[in-house]
Amino acid sequence: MTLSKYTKMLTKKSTSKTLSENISVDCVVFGFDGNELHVLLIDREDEMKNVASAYALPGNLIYDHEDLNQAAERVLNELTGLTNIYLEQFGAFGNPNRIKKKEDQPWLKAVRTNPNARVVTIAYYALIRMSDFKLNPSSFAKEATWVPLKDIAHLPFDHFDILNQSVNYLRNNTKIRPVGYNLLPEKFTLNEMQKLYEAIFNKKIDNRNFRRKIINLEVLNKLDEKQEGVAHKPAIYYQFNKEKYHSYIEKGFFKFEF
Amino acid sequence: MTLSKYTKMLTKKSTSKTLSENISVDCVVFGFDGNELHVLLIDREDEMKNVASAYALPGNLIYDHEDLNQAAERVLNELTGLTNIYLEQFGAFGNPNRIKKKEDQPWLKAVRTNPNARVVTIAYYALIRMSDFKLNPSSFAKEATWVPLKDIAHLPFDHFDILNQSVNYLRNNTKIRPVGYNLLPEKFTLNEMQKLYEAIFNKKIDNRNFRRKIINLEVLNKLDEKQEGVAHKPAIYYQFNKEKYHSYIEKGFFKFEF
DNA sequence: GCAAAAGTGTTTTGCCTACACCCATGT
DNA sequence: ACATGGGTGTAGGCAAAACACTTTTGC
Repeated sequence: MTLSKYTKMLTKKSTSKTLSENISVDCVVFGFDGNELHVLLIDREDEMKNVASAYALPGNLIYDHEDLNQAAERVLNELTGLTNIYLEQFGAFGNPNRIKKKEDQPWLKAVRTNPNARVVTIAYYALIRMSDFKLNPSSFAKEATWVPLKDIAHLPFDHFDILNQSVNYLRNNTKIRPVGYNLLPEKFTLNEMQKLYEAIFNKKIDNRNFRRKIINLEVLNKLDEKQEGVAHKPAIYYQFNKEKYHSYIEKGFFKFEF
Repeated sequence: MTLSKYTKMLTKKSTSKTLSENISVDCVVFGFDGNELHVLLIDREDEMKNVASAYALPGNLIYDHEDLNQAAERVLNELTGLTNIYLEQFGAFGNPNRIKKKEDQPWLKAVRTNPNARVVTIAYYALIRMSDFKLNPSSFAKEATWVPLKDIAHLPFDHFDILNQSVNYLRNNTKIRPVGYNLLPEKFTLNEMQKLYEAIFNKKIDNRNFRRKIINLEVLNKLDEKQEGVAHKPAIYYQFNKEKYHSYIEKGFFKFEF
């Protein structure tokens, strides 16, 4: 895809509306493959030969009329084809030099009508099932790709900062709220859930303690269904109890109360 | 103070620099008087007769060149005279209708060169000693006033939302990090600290348990100093242990770990 | 029957909670 | 000596952490 096609794509949906020059959204989309956290990045290799940070977080300017959350959803959709993603805002990044690095200029000049404008970006993160993205390989599939979190060492602009803060945010969030509703399949085993937690914290967890802890939260419903066709004792499937899940999402399950 | 004076005040420090049309900062400044949380609000009564929400959070547009944190500090300083305040970002508010309410238009028209521009605001909060503000009654003292948190029922724009989210944020933050470094005097008694926590959570706390808990965190240094001239057993003064305090600020003291 | 992953229980330790009285000072 | 707020200890329950073996299935 050429740059002009890219630019056109970004504006196609709302030709009558004007882009804000100064406000963008960036999305950190985490996926889980059963083993490892991945992040959905835009692949700009065609245009950015020999640049360490050819991959970038999906993000772009918002429209003047649109809500930030909507903008994040729209931009993510336009760049990756994803729809109906629950995005959560975790910060605003506004260093006046955040898009002034020399190496980032060619891209900006190609993509922005005013490449020198100062842009504050509102950062969002989402957790999705990687399969949701893989199973819908659109024309975007060439542009957006999953990259294992641990393999990401450079990103353009301040995207590496944003990524690191998102990981931090995700970890802190996971300590006080259940996680996985958007990341695990609808039915999943406790061990799959444990692997997710191990991936988020990058750390082995004792399976007896993990199970007890999760079960005691009463946030899962045990199903009458087992794995089939596995060459070992089949695991029982669970799913989230929506009410409990949402009440924990709101209130958290802090222990340090007074 | 007239509106034009107000407008001038807001721009006096950087006449050569241009205001962003679309990005503002708003600050929720909490103060503690030993009993109750207060919030520092701008008093617009002179200009806003008969309007329920004459008081507003201190906030304004940022300059194109300036960092968000700097902008928050500057705006707060210009509107209240406060300096050297530690501000923490807690969210961005970008509903496209957030400043479209009819009752808010007169003020916007008076204060903004482009009152119809869409503005996303980055919200900050700070905790300060109320005495720091009281003891420096500048010309601002008439404009900015402390209002007890519980007495605030309406605010213009989306400021009431912002305020509520800041309270939420403050409470959640207090559960996982020490609070008070910027809110309590340098030396303080455990009971003063307890009253602060009671104010934040709006709830009585058992003093034996509170003391044990705080002491066990090892975030305080006991001083060799007592209250003097009080008609009861003098309390021992404590101060924050900076290293421990900052390490907790970074890491938090979660109990729900794996 | 064996490989592979699922699932289960106990003990120890520390923290949270609830609760009531004595202490040091000024007047 | 009394009023005022400061300061302390203990017992019971619950959750966290550490730790190893048995179960069920496919092949």
